Amino acid sequence: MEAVRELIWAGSYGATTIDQICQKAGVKKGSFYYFFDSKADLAVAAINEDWEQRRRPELDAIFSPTIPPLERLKKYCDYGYRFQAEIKAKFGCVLGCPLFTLGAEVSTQEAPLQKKIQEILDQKRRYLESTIRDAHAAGLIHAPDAEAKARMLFSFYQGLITEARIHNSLEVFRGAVHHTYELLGVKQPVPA
Amino acid sequence: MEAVRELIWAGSYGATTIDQICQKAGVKKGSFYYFFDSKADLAVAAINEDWEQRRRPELDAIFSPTIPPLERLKKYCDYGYRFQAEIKAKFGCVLGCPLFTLGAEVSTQEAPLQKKIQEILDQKRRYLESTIRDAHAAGLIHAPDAEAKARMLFSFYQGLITEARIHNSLEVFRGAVHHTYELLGVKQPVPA
DNA sequence: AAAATTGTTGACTACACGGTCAACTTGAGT
DNA sequence: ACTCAAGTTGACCGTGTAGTCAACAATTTT
Repeated sequence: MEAVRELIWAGSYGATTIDQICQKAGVKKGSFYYFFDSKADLAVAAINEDWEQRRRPELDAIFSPTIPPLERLKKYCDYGYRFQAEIKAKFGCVLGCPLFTLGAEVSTQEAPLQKKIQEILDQKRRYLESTIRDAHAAGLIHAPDAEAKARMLFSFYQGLITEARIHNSLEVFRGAVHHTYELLGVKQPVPA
Repeated sequence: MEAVRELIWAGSYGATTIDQICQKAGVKKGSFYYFFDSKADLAVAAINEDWEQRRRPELDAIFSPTIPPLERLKKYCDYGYRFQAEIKAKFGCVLGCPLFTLGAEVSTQEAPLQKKIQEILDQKRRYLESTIRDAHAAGLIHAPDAEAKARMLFSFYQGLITEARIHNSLEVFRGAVHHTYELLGVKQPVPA
């Protein structure tokens, strides 16, 4: 699963072959087919595992309701930058959001995989939504429609991070926090 | 070229084979290799042709300096929606921005193709940049740093349109204009 | 310790893919 | 009518890929 994640992420879904996956995982193809029906089947399992066991706990910590809303967003931006910087150090390339890139690639194929991706992306968006709702309640921003604002911010983030991948550059993260506050119309100049 | 564009767009770059391209184009493989060295070579030529002969003239018209800045953005949003709606009618799927999706997929491979994509995307961003500059000059918005604002808006658009592809839905375009004005902090309620 | 379950393997098939090439066709210039 | 360049073609090759399977090994159950 680690193998397939890295291969798909560093390259692409379509360009990743089962032979490559097996070689990287140090496993023979027979074993592969003992556990999975297809590449798509494995991909679903792999992204699900990564989400449940790694990303979700991390995001739960970042978006803890015990933290002031605007600070959550700052932490999230920092996390995003750190994450991509680590990847760049490891792979030599900025790889962006695995789910988003993969989702865009397979949107017209592999329906079950696509559905899983949509599910997880929807969950990620909910972190933003409740943060915005809290910020609105606290009078930090004016956002009566938290869902719409969250969709807006989420689209912006995904666009931003995908551009980081396309341009292989971490530069775009500069000012992410600032742009977030600008997009949300934060009333006070800047907190933390 | 038409064939390769549709295949890559409707599916993905990696999943598109030279055999498929030839079959769709009604041409034998020998002929393909007479004109192009590889799939990447053809892809570069195809997206370049599409840009120069179709998209650029369209965008030049939409972003004509003779049109008031905020109206340009509205026209652009309308154009984007119409474009995607036509595609959905034709292919049954929302396919998003070909360049952005493709750029994200091949970012770690096919350097020449990647470079061409970056080039065209940069040019597209410039339409927004000069529009924002004009809007600022006209006192319609406050945007002393037009380039940064343009990057922000561009990321938002690309994220939005890619989500349309991932969710196979035109819904996300609802309120695109409104969100654009919101993001830019348009002073007047709404013009045209 | 025997049996049953779970997992692993290498060898195999069938086929699709990228890529090549010599022979052939077309069309424009003379 | 002839020439020559531009373009087309089907047949072909080697390789990589998805997928299968019977035999073997490891682990757990009884």
